[in-house]
Amino acid sequence: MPELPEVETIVRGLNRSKPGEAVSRVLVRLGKVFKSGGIKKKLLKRKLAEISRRGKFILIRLDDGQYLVVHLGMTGQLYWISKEHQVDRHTHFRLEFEGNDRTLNFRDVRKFGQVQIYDSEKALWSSEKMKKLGPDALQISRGDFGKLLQRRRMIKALLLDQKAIAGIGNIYADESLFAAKIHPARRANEISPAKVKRLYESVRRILRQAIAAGGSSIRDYRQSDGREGMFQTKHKVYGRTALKCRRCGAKIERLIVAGRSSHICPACQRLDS
DNA sequence: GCCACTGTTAGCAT
DNA sequence: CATGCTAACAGTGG
Repeated sequence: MPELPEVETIVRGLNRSKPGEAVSRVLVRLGKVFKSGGIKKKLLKRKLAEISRRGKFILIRLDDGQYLVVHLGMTGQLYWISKEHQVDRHTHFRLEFEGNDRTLNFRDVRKFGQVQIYDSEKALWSSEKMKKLGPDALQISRGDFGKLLQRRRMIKALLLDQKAIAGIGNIYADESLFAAKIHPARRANEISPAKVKRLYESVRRILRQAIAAGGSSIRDYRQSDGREGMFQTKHKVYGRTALKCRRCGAKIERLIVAGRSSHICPACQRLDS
């Protein structure tokens, strides 16, 4: 499940091996992933410029100022592969480049991903999608994070809300809450200032460590060069149901919070502390 | 073969 | 408005 660290890893990988040539061919196998029309014509003859990220959105700037925006959904993958490799039934989109063997592929088994194109940087930032998106989890200041936590929602729901703070998904919400010893169902406004500080630092530390490890490969996620990420081996609670807490030895439990499966150590993360 | 599960978002209820 | 819950999406895997 690509969250901020996985998306950041992909962006770095894509930038590292970007072809300098112009797009020579656009293969679209599944039109529904495209939220905007006329994509083929807009991409043809363009070169890829800087690739960046905001929350879980991948922003690919083209040499004429357009932006190709990709959201990977749950199972989306974006990677380079040789032309020799046939597209399989889950590959929805492929870009070929002039006289270059490598192609940029968008593959998405579950088809929840989205691809959109904007005519300019201005069009991108004034789009509904970007306007709705909260501050990036690695950019938000301590002060703004504290303000966010004055709301009375359950802390996990808040961390997962991309309008509130962008980039955190189920894995990193659970790992951050464990690190800060906070129960996911705890009301945000009832968390002590000391723990708010601890949570802010935990979110940043864990996202950074996960990026350094190339992300977490649970099922579909791969880096843009096809390798698995390694952060899943460092998880303290996510996917460790019934195993022993690495901090205190208690049994990790799985419960539903904010409609999502959540993993906690019942001893380290008490609802009333 | 049925159902749980996954992330996100929209829509509805409170 | 704020918040929470559910459905829907599509496919995999138990």
